Amino acid sequence: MAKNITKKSENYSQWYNDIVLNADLAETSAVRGCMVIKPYGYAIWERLQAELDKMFKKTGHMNAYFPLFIPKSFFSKEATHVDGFAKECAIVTHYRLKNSDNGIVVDENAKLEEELIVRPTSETIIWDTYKKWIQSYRDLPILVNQWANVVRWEMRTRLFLRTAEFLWQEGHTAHETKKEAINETELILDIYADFLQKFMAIPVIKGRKTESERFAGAIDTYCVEALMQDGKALQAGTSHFLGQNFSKAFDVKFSNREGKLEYVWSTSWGVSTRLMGALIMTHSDDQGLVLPPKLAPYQVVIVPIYKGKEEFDEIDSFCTQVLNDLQTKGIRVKYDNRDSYKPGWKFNEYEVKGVPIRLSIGKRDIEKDSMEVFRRDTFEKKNYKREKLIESVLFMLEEMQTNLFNRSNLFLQENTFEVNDFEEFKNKIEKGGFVLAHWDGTEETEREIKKLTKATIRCIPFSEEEKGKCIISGRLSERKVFFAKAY
RNA sequence: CGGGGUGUAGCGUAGUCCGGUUAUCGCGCCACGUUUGGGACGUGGAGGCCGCAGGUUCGAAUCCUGCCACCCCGACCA
Repeated sequence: MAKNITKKSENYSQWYNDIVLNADLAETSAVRGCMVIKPYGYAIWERLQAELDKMFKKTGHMNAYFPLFIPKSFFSKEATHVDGFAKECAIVTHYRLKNSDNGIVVDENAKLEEELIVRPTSETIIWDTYKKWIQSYRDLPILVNQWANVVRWEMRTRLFLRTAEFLWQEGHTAHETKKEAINETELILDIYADFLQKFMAIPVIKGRKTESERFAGAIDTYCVEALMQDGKALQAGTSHFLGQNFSKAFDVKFSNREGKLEYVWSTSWGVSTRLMGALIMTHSDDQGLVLPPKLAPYQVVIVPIYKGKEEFDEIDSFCTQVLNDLQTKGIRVKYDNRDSYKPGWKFNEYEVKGVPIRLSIGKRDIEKDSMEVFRRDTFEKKNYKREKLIESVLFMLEEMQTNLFNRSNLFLQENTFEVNDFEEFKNKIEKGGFVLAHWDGTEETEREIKKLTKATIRCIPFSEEEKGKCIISGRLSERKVFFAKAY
């Protein structure tokens, strides 16, 4: 079984690549650092998208679309923001090609007067636009999200986890007051945490980023962090309180209720195709991908087992009825009636692709009016009577969703450690997982710890203050923070 | 962007040091037949600018130079 997948214990990153390729999620493309997301992988992304989109809309957000290109001058208006992204921008300088003796070349006569930056994120173009939309407090809040692609010219890429081009959603909101903007930042963080836990079955820790890990241009960055099976942390989503940084940079003022001009308060927030990486590395095993039922493009696959055409016809009509019954209940089902592959081959195929439940139906089953039900997360096989099927499948899907969350939550708990001295800290970090420890709040200490252990501060939890001594400097610390080696 | 490694059919590879018939093998693919309850078997067949561009040589997958891509390890990042 799973003959093309490297064992997780042998080589974790090879295992990850093998899953992505064998489950048919994505592949590398002819363009350096960019991936092709294949139909099955994209179907999972669409599930993610659909659920998140619902959650955004339920909280009053609407989708819009802003341009891919950003004039270079816009980009340089917010100083910290430029610094953060300058090193990884793709730049459009010309708009025409021509034929020459060396084949097709850039037409030097078609140089753009102002270069265009391929968006690494859209704050600048959006704030330039919001300037036109906002005059009064009556125009606020603006609660906009966009689903888009962005480009960050990464040197070292990995499918889904870090690619030069990636898909994401970016929310950009404008508010009357600081309080309201902070509330929005928190609301979104809660949505992200909820989504990850309830739909993706990925437990997360919530917190604030330190200054050095903060988004370029933000006052405060909140994040949800997840723990992968190799003990490394992965930032799964971020929500930024931008204060008045962008409204000042783009001169976006509004008349407040007292008739005075004031700069707008804002937020931005996003999750990306990186979530696909989180999904894979949280649940999958040596047999392949494991999908939580709520995100599986197919929750159930039906595999017919037969000898010869006659037997097939009989089984086919039984399977089709089962298919219809399940679909009527809103279950996503695939009936694989291809004759070109044998049942064993199909079993393997759907295990690698992480389909939660497999039904196999043959002559024996029809005679007993039952079928074999296989569960991907536990590898359990059971026989169910047909009249019990729908009920059982619905129950099993629920149970799997819960089981996957509980399993990864247990892993998170078992790999989160509290330590009080640096020796123990090094020890735990070396083994992987989150380590809660006192930190004096300075950037020097943070850098020092990173240099010595490769661990970074993943987040400062929202917990109550609990004074103590920094594990490395011995200076006063207000609370323990989460450290980990990270993706 | 630094250090290391690898590019041979769709995929995985032998051959490369030490140049010399028609480039090896497995999987996959196509046709036909037998099969079908955990990755079927037989017979026949198709498929290669040996990563790309130059060079050395009577002769290059093999030697030299440059470039490109991918993988691993660092710095940077969602």
